[in-house]
Formats: sequence, C-alpha cells, structure tokens
Amino acid sequence: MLLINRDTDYAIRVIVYMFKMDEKTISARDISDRLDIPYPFIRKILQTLSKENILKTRRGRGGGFSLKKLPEDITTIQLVKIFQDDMDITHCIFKDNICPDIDSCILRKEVKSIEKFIKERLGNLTVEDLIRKQ
Amino acid sequence: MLLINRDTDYAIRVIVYMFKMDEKTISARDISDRLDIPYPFIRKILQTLSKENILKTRRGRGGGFSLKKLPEDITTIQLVKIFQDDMDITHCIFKDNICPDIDSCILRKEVKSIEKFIKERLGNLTVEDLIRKQ
DNA sequence: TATAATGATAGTTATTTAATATCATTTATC
DNA sequence: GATAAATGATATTAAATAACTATCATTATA
Repeated sequence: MLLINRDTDYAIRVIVYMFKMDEKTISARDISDRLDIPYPFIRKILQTLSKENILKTRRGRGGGFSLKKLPEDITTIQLVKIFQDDMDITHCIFKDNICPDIDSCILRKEVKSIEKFIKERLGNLTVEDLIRKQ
Repeated sequence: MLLINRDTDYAIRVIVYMFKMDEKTISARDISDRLDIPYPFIRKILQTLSKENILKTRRGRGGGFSLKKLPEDITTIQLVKIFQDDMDITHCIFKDNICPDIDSCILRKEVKSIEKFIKERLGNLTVEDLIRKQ
C-alpha cells in the first residue's frame, strides 16, 4: 500500500518540473522525453490536470501545457484526491455484511481520524514547499 | 487505497470473535460457517496467525485454534504489519530513476512522518479496546 | 482404522493498475 | 490551402496484485 500512487507522483513531478523550467508551454512529448515517462501515460495525466484547472493547454502545432495556478496554490492533497479516488482509506468492506453496526465500529472511527490527519498534513504541503525546501 | 485490507480485517474479526465466544478451541470450519468467511480463505489467515504466535493450534480430530495472547497484548498495528507487508506506505517508485536524491525529497519526508503517526496510533489500539469500547 | 482437524503449498480467478493505441479536432507554418 | 504537430476523447491491451480455491500430507482422537 502506497500513500502516494504512481499517477499522483508523476503529476507532482511534472508540475515541479514545469515551474523549474519556466517555459511558457511545454508539450507532452517533451515532458515524456525529458522525465522519461511513457508518452501515452503522461498525456492522460496532463489531460486530467488540465480538466482540473491546474494546467492550461494550447492545442495545435507549437501547443502544449502551461501552469494555470501558482505553486503556493497547489496542495499535495488536491493532487492526491484527483488521482486517488478522493483518498477514502476508511471504506469498509463489510458494510451490509458481518459488521453489526457501522457507527459503533471503533476501528472505523480510528481509521477515519487517521484519514483526517493525513488530509490536513497533505493539505498544508504545497508544491511551492516541495520546490523551495529542496 | 484502504488502510486496513481484507486479510487484516478478517483477522481482527476472528480474534474478537474468539474472545467473545470464550470457547477453548474452535475449528476453521466453524469460524467459516459462523462468520460467513470462505473456508480456504480463513484457513490461510488462521495459519498465519498461528505462525505469528497469536493463536495456538491443536491438530487432529476435535482440534482447532485458540488464543495464545491476551486481548490487551495484541495491537492493531501488529496485525496490519503481518498481513500488509509491514505497511511501508512510503516506498518510492522512482528510486534509482528520476529522483535526484532520495534524502532531500520533501514529499518522502512528509509521507514518512505520516507513516510514523499511523503506526503509533494503531500501535496504541489493542484488540481489547476494540472489544471493550464497543 | 476411520474421521476430522491443521500444515504446507500450489493453482485459479477476478480486480485493479499500468500502459498503449486510435482517431478526431485544433492551430501554426510553409 | 496543405501539412505537420499538437491536444481531446476514448477504447483497448497487458501486467500486477488481490481474492479465492484446491490438494495432499500429517496429526490426533474416538
């Protein structure tokens, strides 16, 4: 089990890279070549980030992707939620089944509270932090 | 992503059940029937728990499993570690690859710290807590 | 000796994740 | 206007993991 999955990790790397490069726009092909990420894979991630309003796109020849938000306005939890199904680590596999009462489940309460903690921590970690502190 | 996977969840339920029943030994077949868990599946879990010294076994006719530890001596994190590959949620998929220096990775540091928090929390949650507080 | 249990381990199926492929649309340049 | 180079949308395949099943040997009781 990983807290940050591959998609999220790639997304973070791409965004950090784009900030560092400081180019107006950069194509999926270039990112794929420079960061050594499979082309169709990074395309899907870039498309998602653009749908989520984190990237701008310019179509057609010479087009590509550029950042729409400032690094201090992108948090890690935002990206995790986009690529990891809202990060619902509490989801009970036994609901409607063995478990007598979901509301009285101590384990569930504990996990829920841990989830809250994680979301707060990653909510305070921006892309700027990742760039600046390194 | 789930914090507690199916194996761990079953293991917890079985142990709680065994404490509540207060029978000397109980067979895998009985547990399977009473908790509605697939027989070969629960067998594997029981075998693992017995290898890990959480259960005692008696082989042969009339045999089965019984608890070896007290509920206050079994923590949730123990069970998670047994069934979930030590719960290494930090594991970096990019080592030896893109990442320039694993030691300077801010994201990694953050995730590692979250992992530590989770392990402490689940380390303080015993099976007795799960029974008593319910 | 037959039966009912676990020990050990192999094998299968289902689900999820990772990666690839295709074609339409857009836009810059020649 | 034609061509090339880009993204948009979406379908498909492949690999990995998780879930589940099966088999046979060994043990112990009646």
